[in-house]
Amino acid sequence: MSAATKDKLLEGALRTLVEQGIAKASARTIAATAGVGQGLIFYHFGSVDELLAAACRYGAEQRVDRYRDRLAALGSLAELVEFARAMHAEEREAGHVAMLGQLLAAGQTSPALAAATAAGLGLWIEELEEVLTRLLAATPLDGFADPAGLARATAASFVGIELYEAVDPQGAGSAFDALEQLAGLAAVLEGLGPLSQRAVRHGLRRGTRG
Amino acid sequence: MSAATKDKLLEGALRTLVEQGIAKASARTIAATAGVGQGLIFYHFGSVDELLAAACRYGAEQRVDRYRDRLAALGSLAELVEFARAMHAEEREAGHVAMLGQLLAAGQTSPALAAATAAGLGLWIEELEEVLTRLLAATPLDGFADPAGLARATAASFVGIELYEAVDPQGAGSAFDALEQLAGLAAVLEGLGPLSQRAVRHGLRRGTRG
DNA sequence: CCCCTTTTTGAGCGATCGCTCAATCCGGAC
DNA sequence: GTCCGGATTGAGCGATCGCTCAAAAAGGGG
Repeated sequence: MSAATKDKLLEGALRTLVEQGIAKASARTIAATAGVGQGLIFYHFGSVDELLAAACRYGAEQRVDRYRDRLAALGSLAELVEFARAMHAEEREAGHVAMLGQLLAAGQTSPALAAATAAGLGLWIEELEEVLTRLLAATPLDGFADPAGLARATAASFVGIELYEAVDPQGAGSAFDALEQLAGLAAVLEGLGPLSQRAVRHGLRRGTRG
Repeated sequence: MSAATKDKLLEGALRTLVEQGIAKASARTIAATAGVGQGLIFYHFGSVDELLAAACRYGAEQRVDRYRDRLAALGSLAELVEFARAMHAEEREAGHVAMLGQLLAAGQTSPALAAATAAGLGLWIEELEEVLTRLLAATPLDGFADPAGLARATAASFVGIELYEAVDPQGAGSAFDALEQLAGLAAVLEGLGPLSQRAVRHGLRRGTRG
């Protein structure tokens, strides 16, 4: 029964975090949500923090798995923008990124939680970064921008803004706006073709003075 | 003595948040840090949450004020990138953005805190957005990218990544990488000059298929 | 000096927290 | 059926939480 009980606790912890927030994610609440005695949390996970950290990892993998196939199938930045809109909507509904935002705070006082939160956010970034790097490599960015650097910055931007929007839905910008600008840029550079190569080198020689 | 005591409490709350984290920001701890009795928190602010929210606003204004003059004096995107590096380093040391990251979580269960956190983050974004819009307006971006949209997305990216890095200092990217890419792009477009106008329109007609 | 208001204190209330532990349950080996 | 060891339960401990409140202190006008 051990494995099944662990799963019950993970599901219960995840549901509690997403639906009621970390402030209500006490041993008693989680155990009640999972439908087991609270003592089991300490028997199986040692502490509430450890359970929350495990639930964080469990949840992040679960969410990213939902998208892995779709991400791999993307063939252009334009498709990525479209996909990002859908993912944004789905995640807002699922509330998982908001949950990570909450754990972000709690992690400041719990090493285990901090590590798990960073790992959870890292999963998202890695996945997006991989796709972005692949797609950017196919566009003529070379010469003025490093595709890998641009991909990393964009992926981190996306996750960062998702975090921000978890607090303020009416916030200053939306994550896929950044992706959209990137896609627009890519389209332009593709249109420029070989011209861009010379112009880029010219521009770079002039430095970044303006 | 009322005003002076309120200031003591605000400073004490801010110091407690930055140095010890929100988990330790209890009425007793804050009062001890401020050097007053804990009852004063409820006498002057009504509740701990209200005090924390006020301290959040107070801290955000204090930090942004530090940069306002320097931001207004910026004349190019390249200078902005340089400035962003400095601000990034200063803020990491001050720990204020990290503090906002912590409040982000607590805000999920306290409307007052949520509003104050959003307002605090909003201050940063507004300030950066204003400067970016001004600087981008001076570059030949027109035709393929909306300067205001690009500014908003970039400002939000910056703050979002700062938040993310508050959790994971070894994280996936740094905030000013995004700004640097933007500055590089601006330099290129400036170098292209009038050429870019035609090429851009050509690129846009082709859509975002690649 | 007294008197009244505003400000300040800290003990204490009820609630909740993470966690322990003695007791109980239960499935499988014999 | 007997027994045993892992799995499970929930009462309870000590600590901390936000907050209240009676009492003390401080300040200022008469």
